[in-house]
Amino acid sequence: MSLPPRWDPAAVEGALYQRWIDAGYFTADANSGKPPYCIVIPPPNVTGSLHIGHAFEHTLIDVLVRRRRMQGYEALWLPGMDHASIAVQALVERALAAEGTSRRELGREAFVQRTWEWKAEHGGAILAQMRRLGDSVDWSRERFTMDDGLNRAVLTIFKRLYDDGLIYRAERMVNWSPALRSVLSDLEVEHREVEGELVSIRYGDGDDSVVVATTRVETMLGDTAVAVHPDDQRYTHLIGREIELPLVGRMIKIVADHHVDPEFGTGAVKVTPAHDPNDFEIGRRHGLPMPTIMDETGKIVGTGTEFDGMDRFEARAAVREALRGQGRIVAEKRPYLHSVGHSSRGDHEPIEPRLSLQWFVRVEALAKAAGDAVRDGRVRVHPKELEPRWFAWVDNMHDWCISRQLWWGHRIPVWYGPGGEVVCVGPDEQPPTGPGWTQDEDVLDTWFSSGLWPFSTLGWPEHTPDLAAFYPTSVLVTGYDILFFWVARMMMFGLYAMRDRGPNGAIPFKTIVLHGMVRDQFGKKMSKTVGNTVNPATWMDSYGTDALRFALARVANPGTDAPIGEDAVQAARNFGTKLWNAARFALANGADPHGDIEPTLLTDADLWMLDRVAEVTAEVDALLEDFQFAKATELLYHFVWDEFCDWYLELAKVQLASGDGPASAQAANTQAVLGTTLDVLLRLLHPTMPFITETLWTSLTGEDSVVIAAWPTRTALGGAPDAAAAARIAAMQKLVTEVRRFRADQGLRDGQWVPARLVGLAEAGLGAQLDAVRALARLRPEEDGFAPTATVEVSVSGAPVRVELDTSGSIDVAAERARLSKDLAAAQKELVGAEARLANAKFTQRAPADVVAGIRARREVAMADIERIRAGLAALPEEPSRG
RNA sequence: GGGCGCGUAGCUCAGUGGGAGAGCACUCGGUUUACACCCGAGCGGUCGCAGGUUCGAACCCUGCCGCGCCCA
Repeated sequence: MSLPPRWDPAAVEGALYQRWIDAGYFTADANSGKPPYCIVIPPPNVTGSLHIGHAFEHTLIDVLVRRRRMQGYEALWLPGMDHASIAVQALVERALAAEGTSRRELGREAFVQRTWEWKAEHGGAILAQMRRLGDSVDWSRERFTMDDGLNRAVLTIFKRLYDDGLIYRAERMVNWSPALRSVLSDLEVEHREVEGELVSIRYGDGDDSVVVATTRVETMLGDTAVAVHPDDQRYTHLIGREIELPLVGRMIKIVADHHVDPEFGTGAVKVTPAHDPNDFEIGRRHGLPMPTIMDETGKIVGTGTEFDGMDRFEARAAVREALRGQGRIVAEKRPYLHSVGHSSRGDHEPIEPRLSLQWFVRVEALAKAAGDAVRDGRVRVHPKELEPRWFAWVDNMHDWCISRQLWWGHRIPVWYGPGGEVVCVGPDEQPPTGPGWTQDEDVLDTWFSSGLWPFSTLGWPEHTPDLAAFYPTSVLVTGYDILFFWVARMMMFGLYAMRDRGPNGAIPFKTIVLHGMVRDQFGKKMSKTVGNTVNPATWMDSYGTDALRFALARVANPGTDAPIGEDAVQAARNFGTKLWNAARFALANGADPHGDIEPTLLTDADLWMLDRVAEVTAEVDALLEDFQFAKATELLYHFVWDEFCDWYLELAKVQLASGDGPASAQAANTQAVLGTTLDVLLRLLHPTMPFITETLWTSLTGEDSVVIAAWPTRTALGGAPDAAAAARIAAMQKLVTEVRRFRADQGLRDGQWVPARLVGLAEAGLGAQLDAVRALARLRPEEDGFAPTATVEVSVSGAPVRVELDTSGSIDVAAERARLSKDLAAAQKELVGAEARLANAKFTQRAPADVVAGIRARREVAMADIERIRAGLAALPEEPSRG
């Protein structure tokens, strides 16, 4: 079978993927009886298109899944998307605004309808890109967080949690986005240092006055107390008294609270319980009133002052100037650097902490269970170093705000009656009807539905065969940045919803594999504002999908960020080309993976290669088992290139040409070794580079697909390695390399075959390597009139081997002297180091015997080298005689 | 402010107690019938700084300097 001279990914990838789909390789069978292996996709956002982070994560998942499939597992990678409440709603609202209308004008029902239409038309671009990436997902099981089944799962769990008292409605401090007019999750708030102002204000007068400082002056309109530390001598006399709040005229209490830091500022803080999380806690402890002074759009409201109706930032300046007018500004620091929460959505406006009536999940027990599952080893976190982060979070988790003031999403299944009744309606129940009954207006946080993902996608709450076969799922691969949010939610819900399966059956996944963020080639975070983002599709266009995947896998060290640039993808493409050409050569020379290997005809090179490939198989297998993608990929890269291509293929050329030509028994054996080795390598590489390996492997073996080929194992590859053969190959490599160095230093052309005599080869046990050394070092047998002009001496396996070369009378003595001098210096340095250590009695007494013996051996080698090199230098002609 | 982590070749990173490594970049040479997306040979490092432990430290401990992330 012949291959085209070049690998052209664009021309074949699409067809190969379609062939895999048509063959049903990715479709899992819940009843197969094979051991199950299941990964649910971290659902990409329905608005999204493939970015480099997806490509990274999908590559890692696909490597895991494809390997397990080859290992004979019933492998299921379940795809799907989440509905992304905020992002989608913002998108559709923007479109409506462009049409001169709005969601409120449209009405809820029409808006939701319109959004479904948007999804049908524009949603899910990423799904096509997943095909392009080669994701071996089971498309027959694709899910969406708002499809009927998942909707039912959401209603079911909401009802159960509600009935168990784990969901409640309360006024709490939340992250409020005035632009969206909705609460945001902590995940959607990013804290940034900003230059603001710190204004110190005097409250009260005379002896009863206190100075407080704030960066949000306008919040003073909502102050209901001033707090000081109970042990702070400066304020003891004021505790319990009241002072007048400027501008408003209300009397507010001075309270003592341990939360106050006496070292900070004046040691007295203003307390705005409805607009600051810390103040809210103080307010609760002291039973303070909590007036809300800001409406949902960020305007001051209900203070009875002239500031009502002003935007928060407008009010900030106006209040400050009014206070100044009263002479109450004691100090101003401007600019004052402090951290402010900003929306990560839309226009990145500052978030307002705001007291608001919302739905919450009571997480204490759920979070404890999530922590325990990792603590007692039922769920493993990889890499383990990230476990403390997990515990730090789940052990200190706040109740989870799940309501959003949006329309796109799962509407909260709670109805309010005319008499103040509150009814939570389950999936099979009819909501109450009649005058005065209304459903809660809010929808649930998107994470609420994606938290159910590991079991809702398998059919829960129904008892489906999929759920029985594939839950708990095997591995969850996701970024460490959403460990707390998404992963914690899945753990809590899984352990809760599946608890009837017992402690080991309830967990949503057995292992959490955390990867880092993809960064640019300089290790900088990718961001649209910096302009260093990359589009993976562009790289796939230029270099092929396999190159992108290989490059990404190669930087995937556990839990750490992955810097990648175009040059890395290019290098991966080059590797693919190398593999392609090596396979092409092997096939053109009759490589046969089915050929019988005659053990008695195996050369040192054959034995070495077969041993090495078995060893590499074992290492790659162990590394992938431990999620060490980068190391496994790197190992294969170097083995294929530096050992298989650079050495074995060159040696194979010699063997193929030996004996009676290609038909000889020796050649046939070489073809079998070549075929076997390549077969194993292609299978090992397949999970990372599915397309090129499929093309090469089917050509090599004539079989249907490497997708369903058996994953190689060391045991399948035979017995104990032949150390002696490996040592002879290493010696041969050293000899060849030394000759090549000599040739390079002497400026001998690579194509120039130099007559040479090899002395001592047989004595060093390398008699069988003669042809190999000649071919790889470009040496031809000495002929009539052979007159050696230079000698390369190498000590291999303790015996000196001498290569005498006839360079036709010309020798660059200066270059030769430089080369030998360099070698001499290195050997002398080695000797000095070894002797210094051996002269240390403590070293020889206390260090392990094998270490001491190793140093002794190094000393011997160094001494022999020095002697040999000195002799070589002495034998050089006095005058340079380059001619 | 609290916590976690990182400083190794020009760049990006492996290496976790016993001979300093890789990719890319760079230099020199090359029309070797698999491959110029290649081949061969090289250059390049007080392993952040200072102490300590040890026969021995890039690796373990302490402090300092610089950087990053998470939380508040």
